[in-house]
Order: sequence, then structure tokens, then C-alpha cells
Amino acid sequence: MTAASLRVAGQLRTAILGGTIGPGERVRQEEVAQRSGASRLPVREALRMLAAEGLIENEPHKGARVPRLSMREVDVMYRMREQLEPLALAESLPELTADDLARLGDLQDRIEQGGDVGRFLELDREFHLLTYRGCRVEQLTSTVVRLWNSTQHYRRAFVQLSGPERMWVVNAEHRLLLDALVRRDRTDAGRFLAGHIRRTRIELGHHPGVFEG
Amino acid sequence: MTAASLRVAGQLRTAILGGTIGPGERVRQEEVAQRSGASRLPVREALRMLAAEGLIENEPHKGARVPRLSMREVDVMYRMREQLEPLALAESLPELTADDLARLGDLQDRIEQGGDVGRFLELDREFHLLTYRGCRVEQLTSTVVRLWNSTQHYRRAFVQLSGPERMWVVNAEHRLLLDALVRRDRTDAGRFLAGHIRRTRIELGHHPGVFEG
DNA sequence: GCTGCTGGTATTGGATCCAATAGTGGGAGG
DNA sequence: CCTCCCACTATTGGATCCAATACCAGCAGC
Repeated sequence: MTAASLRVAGQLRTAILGGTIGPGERVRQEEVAQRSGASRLPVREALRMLAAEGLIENEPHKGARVPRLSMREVDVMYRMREQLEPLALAESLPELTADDLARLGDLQDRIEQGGDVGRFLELDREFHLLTYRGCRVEQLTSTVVRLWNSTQHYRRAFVQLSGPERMWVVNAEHRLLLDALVRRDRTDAGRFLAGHIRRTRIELGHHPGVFEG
Repeated sequence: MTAASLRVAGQLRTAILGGTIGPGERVRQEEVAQRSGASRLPVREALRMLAAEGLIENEPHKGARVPRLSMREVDVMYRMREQLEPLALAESLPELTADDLARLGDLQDRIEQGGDVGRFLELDREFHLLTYRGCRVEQLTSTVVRLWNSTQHYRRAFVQLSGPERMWVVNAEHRLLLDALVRRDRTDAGRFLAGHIRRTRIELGHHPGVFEG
């Protein structure tokens, strides 16, 4: 019975990232406790953990809810990613093993096979986070994960709205990135990555509908 | 009796930032509880909050301790600051009032008056964070604060070691930054700021003694 | 003399109960 | 009929007690 809070946190995390709990929705301690079979105390701890990950926000005596972000906020958070992820990649690249690179190729193959939106988001996330696997600086990786977490919902809405006709761009970018990684070229890799994020940010800006809800 | 956890968190925060509790030191729940007159439960919540701020790290069943960072980690965290703080400044600049700018001038005056290390760290922190006051993107400001928090101890050790003979450089940089802010020149301001952080990072790299202990 | 086990102790994690607070609905007064 | 206030309820915050786990010291066996 180790770490009930970790279990609860995990359940809530997948529920939020999966879209079951959307922005603005409230998360009641009692309800979560009953659903997960634990008492309210580990739920409280789990909520604090998730707050640290940027998945919920906690207000005293008002409870926890999934944050609702404005377009401006998401835009700035994408700019943060443009700045930070190339750094993480540069830290990670020397540590990536041939096995990691093979797995990345595998993931990209599966992304190109297609699937529903949830499947793509999952694979895409796994792909990028795997490229940062070698980054040994906790603060950097956790910040990157936080940014991914907080913007996940809007990415989902965006992918749903824009449909599959622009998917070839993503695939081309991923392939170029992967090739640069295989060549151990940190400059090229960083450039492709920054461009990938920047393009997404700009396309997101053309879909204001994503932020109304 | 609202929010005992917030009170406890505040006490611990100033203790850690002030250097009373150093890197590697353990923080026992019971001890903190007695010292602050609360029970252990709010202490647990406070520890989770501080973990979110990067001030302590929590391991299951092993307790909380102030993280001990390697030179490489601090170096990367300074690189993160170089990337993120100009962004925060650009967001903030249009929102800064004449009053804010006056207060910044005041703070810099007081920095130039001199004082002990703790005083300088306090004023320097207040100066920089005030320049980000207009940044309305929570994730960005909280990330910046986290980076300041985590590296505070090493900054203190560095300032103590290097003494006051290089203080004129800091003052010149602050004055140039402030002037750019008054002129509402975001490009200049971002450049001076990035340079300020970068120089500090490099000088820190010349003092490996800071990271042993 | 060293190593590995085993018991004790210190410390953290979890459950239950009680207190405090915010949000809400109904009633009285204008 | 509208508004303001008050009490009620739903929900979160805190205290105390109990359980589980990690650390440590001492002992036995090799």
C-alpha cells in the first residue's frame, strides 16, 4: 500500500491529459477519494503534486480546478518551449543511445500510420519527451513537462480542428529532427525543433476558436 | 486561523532563501511543526508547496531536504534564465508604470549604497522580480521565480567569495537595463538582461568552490 | 575481523474526526 | 417586485491517532 497519493495523482493526471476533465472544471476532493478508494488526505497531496506539474490550480477554501488559459498565455508558453526545448535537446543529445534513436524511429513510424487524435497526441508526446531523455537537469526537464501538460488540452482541440491534411508537415519536421539527432548535429536539431514549435504556435494563433469554452 | 500551511511555507521559505537551511540539509516534519506551533499536517502541505517552488525535494518515506545542485545544473539553470527572463521582460515592459520605474531607481540606489551579502541578495532579487511585475503569464513568472529560488544559495556563496571589487559591473549593468526600460526599448533591455545573466553564469563557472560542501 | 541478518526506533504516510469558510437559497423589509 | 441579510449546506483545512517504511545498531556466524 505504498504511496496512495502517487496512485491517485496518476489517475488524475491521465484523466486531465486525456481530456476527461477539461479546463475550468472543478475537482472535488471527496469525489476523487471515493472514486479511487482512498481517503481525502492522499487526494489533497495528489492535488498539490498536480499543481506543481501545472495540471491544476488550487485556491484556499475554493478547491482545485483545471486552469483555463487564454490565447496569449498559450502563445507565451509556446515561446518558452521554443527557448527551452532546444536547450534540453542539446543537453540530452550526447547521452542518447542507439537504442533511443531506434525507438524514436519506431514512434515516428507509428505516428505516420495515423490514428485518432488521442493516439497522435500520446505518440507525439512520447516522441518529443524521449528526445529529452538524456537531459540530466531536473529543473529543465520538469519545466518542459509542465509546459507540455498545461497546453495539452489546447493542442488536442487544435489537432481536432485542423484535421489530417497538414499532418505531412509534422512528419517532415519530425523526420528532419530525427535525422539531425542520428547525425549528432545539435545545431541542426535545435533549429528544426525550434521551427517545429514556432510553426505550431503560429498555426494555433490562427484558430482562436480553440480558446473559447 | 486561515491557512496555517501558508504561514509555515513562508517561514520555511525565508529560512531557506536566507541560508539558515543549506543544501543537503534535511527538513523534519515534526521539528518544523513544533517550531511553528502547528500540527504536522500543514507542514506536509507546506513542504509540497515548497517542492513546487524548487526549494526542497521530497522522496517518499525518506523525507524532505534542500536540494544540492552540481555546477552543471546551476549552469544550465542560468542558461534557462538567459532564455526566459528577456521573454518575461518583453511581456512586462508595456505594463510597467512610471511608479514601478521610480521604485526600480530607488532599489538600485540602495544597492549602490552597499551593505552585507544578505542585503544585496534581497535587493537584487527585488529589483529583477519587480521588472517582471507586468508579466501576466503565470507559468512564465513562476518558472523564473523557481529558477531564482533554486540557485539562491549558490549566488550567495559566489557573492561572498568574489567580494565587492566587481560590484561596479553589476551596477553598470543594472543602470543600463533600467535606462532601456525607461526608454521602453525592449530589444536593448532584453540584451542587457541576457548579458547580465550570462556574465554571472560564466563568472560562477570560475568558482568551483561554491559547489563543494 | 568482517559481513549479513534482525530487531528496535525514528520518521513519514494514511484514516477519521472536528473546525472553518465560501457559496446559496429563502425570508423579511423597503 | 427587488434587494439585502442571515442561516444552512457543501466543501475544504487542521488535529490527532494509527500503520508502514527506512535507518541504525548490535549480534551471530563465517
